[in-house]
Amino acid sequence: MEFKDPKGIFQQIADNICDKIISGEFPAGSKIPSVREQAATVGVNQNTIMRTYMELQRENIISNQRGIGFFVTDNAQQQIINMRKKEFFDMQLPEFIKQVKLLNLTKEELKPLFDQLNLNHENK
Amino acid sequence: MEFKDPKGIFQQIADNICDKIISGEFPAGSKIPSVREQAATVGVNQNTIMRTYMELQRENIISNQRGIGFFVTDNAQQQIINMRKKEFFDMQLPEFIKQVKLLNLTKEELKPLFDQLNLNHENK
DNA sequence: TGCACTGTACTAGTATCCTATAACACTATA
DNA sequence: TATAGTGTTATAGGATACTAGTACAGTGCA
Repeated sequence: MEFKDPKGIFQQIADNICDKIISGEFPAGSKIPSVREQAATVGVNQNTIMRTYMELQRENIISNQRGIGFFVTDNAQQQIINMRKKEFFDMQLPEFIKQVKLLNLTKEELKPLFDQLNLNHENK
Repeated sequence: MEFKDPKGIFQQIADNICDKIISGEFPAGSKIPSVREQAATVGVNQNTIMRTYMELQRENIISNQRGIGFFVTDNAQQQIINMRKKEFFDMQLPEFIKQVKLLNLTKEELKPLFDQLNLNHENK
């Protein structure tokens, strides 16, 4: 049996930052909170934030300038969306469908889902 | 910031067993694999399986008879479905919707989802 | 009774993640 | 130049999950 390696804290923090990049809270080129500041905000050790930032840097989502700070790269948004989409279609969607089938959910129960998916943007 | 506590191996094994109970592979009253057997099958330590079984017992999904084995309880299926539904509507569904919105997915991209949800059972 | 299966319990050890703390190096600015 | 902010690195320690190995106890059956 294969096990999913659980998401560590540093990954959850990375996800949180990526959310803010996608949503526009951290635009391309902007400076994200410093290691110390982020550590204090999140309530976590500096090393943990450092690891988070290193990982995001490895994924070309942020870049750093020593002594200045970390900055959102130009293609960060697209980069994140690509990664997220891959994970969504490879993992989350199949898992979601599996759950719906196993639980034998009715259309009635899934109404909130359909409502949310249809109303919000004008999809082509 | 609050963190999700990651799912340990023993929980993933529990989920796996619950899947088999819901799907009918382990019917009510049937004996599930012994601690040693399951450990060998899954490739994991006996203690880890023991912890899994203890947890499932605590949730009234299996019961044990010392020296004989662990058995699926009569209301195990319903019990699991209730727990899963709660988690689904509280956690998974909101997370799923959040992802779809963040990624700004089109109806086209979500087609496999709708296909899967509509075709399979005659929902009232 | 003896054997083979079962659950149960315990101790030690390992690996990993995260914390606590400190020190050093770089950059901008007054 | 001095200072305050920044990234960077390192060491030691705690907590937890899982492993390895062993031993004991209950049950069913030949």
